[in-house]
Amino acid sequence: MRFPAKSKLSGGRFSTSFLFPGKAQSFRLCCIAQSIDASTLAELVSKQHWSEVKRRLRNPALALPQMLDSGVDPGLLLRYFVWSRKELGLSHSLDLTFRVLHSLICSKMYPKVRSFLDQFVKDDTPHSVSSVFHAISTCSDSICNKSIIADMLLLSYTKNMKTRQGLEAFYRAGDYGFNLSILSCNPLLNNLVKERSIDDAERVYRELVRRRFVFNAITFNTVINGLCKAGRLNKASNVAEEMKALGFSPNVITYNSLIDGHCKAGGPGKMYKVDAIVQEMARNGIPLNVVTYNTMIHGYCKDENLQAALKLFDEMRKQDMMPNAITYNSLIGGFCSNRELDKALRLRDEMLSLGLSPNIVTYNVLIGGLCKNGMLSEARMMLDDAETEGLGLSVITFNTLIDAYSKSGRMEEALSLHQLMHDKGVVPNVSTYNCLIGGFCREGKMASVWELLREMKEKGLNADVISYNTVIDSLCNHGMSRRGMILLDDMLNNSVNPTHITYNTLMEGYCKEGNLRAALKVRELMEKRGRRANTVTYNVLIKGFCKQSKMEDANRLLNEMLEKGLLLNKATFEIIKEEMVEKGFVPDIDGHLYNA
DNA sequence: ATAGGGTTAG
Repeated sequence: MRFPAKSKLSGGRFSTSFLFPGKAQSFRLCCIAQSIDASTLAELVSKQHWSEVKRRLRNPALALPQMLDSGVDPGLLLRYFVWSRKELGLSHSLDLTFRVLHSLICSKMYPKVRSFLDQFVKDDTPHSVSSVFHAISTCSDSICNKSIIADMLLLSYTKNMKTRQGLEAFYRAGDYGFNLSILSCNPLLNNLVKERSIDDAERVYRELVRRRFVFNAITFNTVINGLCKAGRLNKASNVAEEMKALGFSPNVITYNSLIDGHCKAGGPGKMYKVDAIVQEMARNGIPLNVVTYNTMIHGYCKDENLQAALKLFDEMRKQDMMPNAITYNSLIGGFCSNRELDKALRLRDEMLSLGLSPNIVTYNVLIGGLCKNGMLSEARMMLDDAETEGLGLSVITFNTLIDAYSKSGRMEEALSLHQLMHDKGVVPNVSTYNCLIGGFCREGKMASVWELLREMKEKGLNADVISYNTVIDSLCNHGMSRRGMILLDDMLNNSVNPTHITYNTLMEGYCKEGNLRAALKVRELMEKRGRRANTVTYNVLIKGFCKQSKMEDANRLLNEMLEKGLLLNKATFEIIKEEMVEKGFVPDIDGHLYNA
């Protein structure tokens, strides 16, 4: 018996499970047999006689399992799979899909599987990772082949920036006992680090250690670099030690990451730690390279220790190591923050004489330096210079200038730059808007602020925590803390995480309005949401109480912050001096702290 | 497949 094959609907799919539930499969197999056998079908597919295939197929849904069972060439299987999906609108189950992929793996047709999976993860209606792994687990008996598929899938997720799915795939692979390779795990770690999900990167690394994974140096370096970027220097050094224990020698990249971490960590004596690392490199016979020097030079420049930076610069030259544009950009930035613009400009000329081309970053540094030294028109001219040089202006070029104009209250010029960047095809980002919003906030022109926020939304740019903090600060400074609180709710609705700054700003606003109760409520809220009061929180509250001459309360808060081990900062001591001692109240705190 | 430079909030 045969169903008429007039339409897709009548082709067998219609029917059986509802006539004979539970017997659907066998009923189909014996009664709605294909009018065409698997090998003939394969033959037609190989010749790409698609209209013939279409005409002779009685039950398209059955063709694929039939071909799989008859051991048809995997290449033809795939070809039929893709064709039937596109031309017949069939959506094959995950199980069948992965059985096809498995047959390709068995024939070592790896590139085909790779490109298939690449497409597969780009799918608009993605399958859940768990259902995909279930399909992988049943597509074969060979754990080795299943591992290969899982590994390729993970790489596809990662390459397509589906890091969350990649992460889940990593753990599922572990649950099923599949073995992954550094080819997919290193890029996963790299993505996690780039997305600042350092906790996840660390967990993946720990899991790899637990699974006795076959590492290479890159695995360790990626994790160490991520930890350094997150400022977790102790953990980074621990991983470097583990690396040694597992038989790998840290290389120049490992050390450069650690050096950069220490340079950026700040704190007193950080450069001694850097020095210790350099000495360890020397002991291990690892020469410093240009990145090492650049990192250290940049560290000193940020400290405004130009002397030390120039000493290293000199050392480089003595070793015949050629500085590059990055070296110069750091030094130029250093001179700019030292208000030595003449020297900064001279370095740009030196670059040219060495055959190094100043790039857009060089110009951005110089423009920023000119702006910070109040030379806005010179900075504006330098933007034109950069363009004349044929350098592509970056969004940062514009942001730097827009911010400078905004900070000088020259909003018309700021807006005209905003227009100019649009004309030049440079796309504004959240920072661009934040600079403009900051400018209007400082002028109290809230109507323009709302207008900018609306414009952002229109462009699909989401306000970030800086946008919110800026606006909240302005509202608080204009006696509208209550409206600031409404924005706090708005942040949460838009899944923007408030920071200490957000809460502290609101508290300060309420304190200025004399509403201490509301300020304390904000602190409660902040702690309820897992943010502990910090030094600034206490400074704000102590000052608020002092202003209302509630000295005992202020004193109690001061003691509370000491009990919590919070460090008093410059602002704290100023408050103590100006709001307490000068007004005749001597706080009862430890003498040594008071003397500090 | 891993390292270095430029912009925004208290």
